[in-house]
Amino acid sequence: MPKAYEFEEAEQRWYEYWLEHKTFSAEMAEGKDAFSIVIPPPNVTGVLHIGHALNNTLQDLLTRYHRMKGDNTLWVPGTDHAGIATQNVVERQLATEKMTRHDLGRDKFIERVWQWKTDKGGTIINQLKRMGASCDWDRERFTMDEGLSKAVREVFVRLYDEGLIYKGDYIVNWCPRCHTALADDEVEHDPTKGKLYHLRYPYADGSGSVIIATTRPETMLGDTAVAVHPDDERYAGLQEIGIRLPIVDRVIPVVLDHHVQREFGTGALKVTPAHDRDDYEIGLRHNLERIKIMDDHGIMNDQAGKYAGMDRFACREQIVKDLNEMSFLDKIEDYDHAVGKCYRCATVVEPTTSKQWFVSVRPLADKAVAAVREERIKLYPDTWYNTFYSWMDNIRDWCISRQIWWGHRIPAWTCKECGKLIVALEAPDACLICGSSDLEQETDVLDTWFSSALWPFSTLGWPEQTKELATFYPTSVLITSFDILFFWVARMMMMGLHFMDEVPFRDVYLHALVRDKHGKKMSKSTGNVIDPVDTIAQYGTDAFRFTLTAFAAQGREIKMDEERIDGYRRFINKLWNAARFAQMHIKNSDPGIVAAADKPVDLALPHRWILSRTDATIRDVRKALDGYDFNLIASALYQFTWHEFCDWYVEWIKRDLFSDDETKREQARGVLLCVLENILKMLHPICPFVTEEIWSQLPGERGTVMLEPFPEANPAWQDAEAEQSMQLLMDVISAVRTIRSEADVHPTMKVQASVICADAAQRELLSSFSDALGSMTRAESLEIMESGTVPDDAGHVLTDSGVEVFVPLKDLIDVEAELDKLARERKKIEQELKRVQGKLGNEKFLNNAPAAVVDKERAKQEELETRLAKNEESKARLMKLG
RNA sequence: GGGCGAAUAGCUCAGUUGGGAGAGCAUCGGCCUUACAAGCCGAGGGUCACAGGUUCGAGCCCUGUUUCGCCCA
Repeated sequence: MPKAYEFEEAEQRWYEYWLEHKTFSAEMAEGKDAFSIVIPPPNVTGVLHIGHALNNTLQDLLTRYHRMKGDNTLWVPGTDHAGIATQNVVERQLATEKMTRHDLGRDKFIERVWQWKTDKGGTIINQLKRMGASCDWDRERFTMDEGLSKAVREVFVRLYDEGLIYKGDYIVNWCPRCHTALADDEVEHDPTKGKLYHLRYPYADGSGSVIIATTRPETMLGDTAVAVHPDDERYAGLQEIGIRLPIVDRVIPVVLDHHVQREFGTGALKVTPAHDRDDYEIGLRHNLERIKIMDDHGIMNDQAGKYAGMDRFACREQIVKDLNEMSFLDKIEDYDHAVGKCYRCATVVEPTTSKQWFVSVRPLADKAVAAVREERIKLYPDTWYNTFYSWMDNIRDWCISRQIWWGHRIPAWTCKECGKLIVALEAPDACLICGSSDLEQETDVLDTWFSSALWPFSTLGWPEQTKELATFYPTSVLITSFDILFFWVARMMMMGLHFMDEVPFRDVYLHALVRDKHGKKMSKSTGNVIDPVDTIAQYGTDAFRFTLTAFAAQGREIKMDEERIDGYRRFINKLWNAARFAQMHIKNSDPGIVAAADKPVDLALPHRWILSRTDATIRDVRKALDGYDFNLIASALYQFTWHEFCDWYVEWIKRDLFSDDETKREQARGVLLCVLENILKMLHPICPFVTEEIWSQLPGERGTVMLEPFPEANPAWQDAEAEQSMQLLMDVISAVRTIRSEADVHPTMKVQASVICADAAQRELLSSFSDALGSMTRAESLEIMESGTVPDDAGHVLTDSGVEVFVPLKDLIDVEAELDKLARERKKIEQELKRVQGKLGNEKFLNNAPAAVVDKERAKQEELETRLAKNEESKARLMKLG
């Protein structure tokens, strides 16, 4: 094996190996538990960012774990056609040729998008492969595929027939740049420093005026009423008079509406039903006229009179100026408020009325809420339940039509003869009513989320009743980012429950956004973006995946620090070298010695100890995996591999590996290999490449570690006695090392160590391991005493195990420093002792606390008293020296 | 304005029925000791945000306050 792990070559080689051997393919075997995940489909225009990297690492980790557990495992990959985003990309491409999509026409443009998809649409899929994703690539799907498109039409037609889809003239969020309607949750509300304009609206009879505050003064051109609260006495009687709208010079009514907040401004509200969501509702209640004052590009139209042709923001400035000149402007205040912006292009959204298609979500949402309440779907972390319910309770109908070309065109046709609307799976030949063949299809396409809402079953072949659907639906778990809980997760629940009559997934794990190390959102403009592709090139995929896993604690933000990635790269290097060491010693080994680990009672103490620790680690790792505690998986493996296996076990057994005693050699080789194998198997789901590479270098005929069974807890390895015994030995070793280090004894210098130990069994243990203790501490002798006095010039430690260790050091002791240390220690002991004595002197504690706790406190008191006495002894010794 | 969450070592974070405060990194000291200097050994470092309360006992439960983050209006 090379001295260092060269990840670049190995990663490529192993991915090719997996693909070639079809190791990612679901088997569809009978009688096995099914485990399935559908990927949150990235935009086909996407490039891998760190959020994708996290998301897919976690999915791959679970997928590989369940595959190793022997489950019938499927991870379905694919991409999303991303209507607006993709159309934008191709339009930009056209712009470089000085063309617009209108120059091409709809059909040619769509062809062009498909061409783009073929040429460039595979980028993110290839990047997922570099991440090591073990998706079943033969089942890759795209939301615009024929099969998925069929599912979309089927769902649309059925919902329409059930009366759950309707078309209507309603107020929607309109993006004047993307030129399309947006769903409520596609609008982001940014806190923005704006102005609050106080306008003076004169009474129609000239007897007075009312001040009205607004952030969008240009909408006054479309005002068709002023609203006040019915109980607001300030405006009693105004209803009979009416308002004369400035500039427009139109008399508009005053209406009484409970919606009006009396406390805001003057309590009088201008009502623009065609350009404000709340005003729209007021307009409905009072049957008000709706006047649209701008067009689809945000340009003022003929209804705006002399402002026609101006951009809405230019119009705002002009109108404020004009109102001021005409004395209709009372004042302007600075005002911080939330402005709705398009989540794709950040253009300020204009609420406006237009003919759109909607889904009545209430009945669907109720099913989703019930499924979550009944725990047929569980959310991790559980802090999301409240947010989920409150959003679902306030959910509004979902606007699903988009005025763009790229997407699933709405399967509805209008008869130009008789006006009949026909919704059908396929284009009808003739009108069902009048028989005319002059039919025109809707030009709108569906919201991209409409098709992705079907993803868990459409990717498995629905509406056909496929074997895949029967085997893998409902899927086991959905792993996604919390910010699309409502965009996507909730809608999958609705559609899955409605059309499959079954939840789309049993668990939902919502992970955090990855931020920079200071907790800021990564963005290109801030320049704090970590590019996964660069990261992989620099540190290797495994180190990157391990870092992401270690950071994925439930309910925590992820603050990514590049230094951590480097730290885990070192961890992988450490594992590599441990494996290299093992391989040097066991390449010629008899496979039979591996079986030694099956009969741990016959093994020497360090072997029994490491097997017991291995068993504990297996249990910890499995528990963490099953509970989605990803960070705990990583830390358990890190801690065990480095600090128990490498630091203690491997160091300890070196002497056995070099020993003349064949039994010792074989035990050491066998257990070393056995534990290393377990580490590799447990680590494989996080670090697939390096574990394969090492696995293939180990002795014996080896296939791929990814298809090895995942380690299972082994009660025969549990050995509390061995753990306790090893703890004593390790304590003594650490004590001697501490003494040496504090006295600056050069590592090559031999010392004489002594242990004072009252317990006979412990003394026996220590003496039987005196050789090992000597070599681990570089002590040329180890004296074990039942009792004794510590010499004045000795470095001294009282271990946690209760035994005393000392090393005579002549003039090497730094008296001052040691006294300092003793004083600090004494302070701590006294504090703790005071607390314990307080407890034990409290009758209520003695009466109420469990006996075990009381005993524990008593033992603690005894121990602390001993420590205090030893501390004083040490001090007295040092004083003599000083 | 409403809701949710966070506050623990210099930094990033664990701490899962309330019972002796932990890890990684960073810092300091010493080492090329036959896998690894990408390493080894050792050490220092905490008023668990603040103030109350419940309890024999609170980092953990309750109330309030402060600061920060997110979502919604």
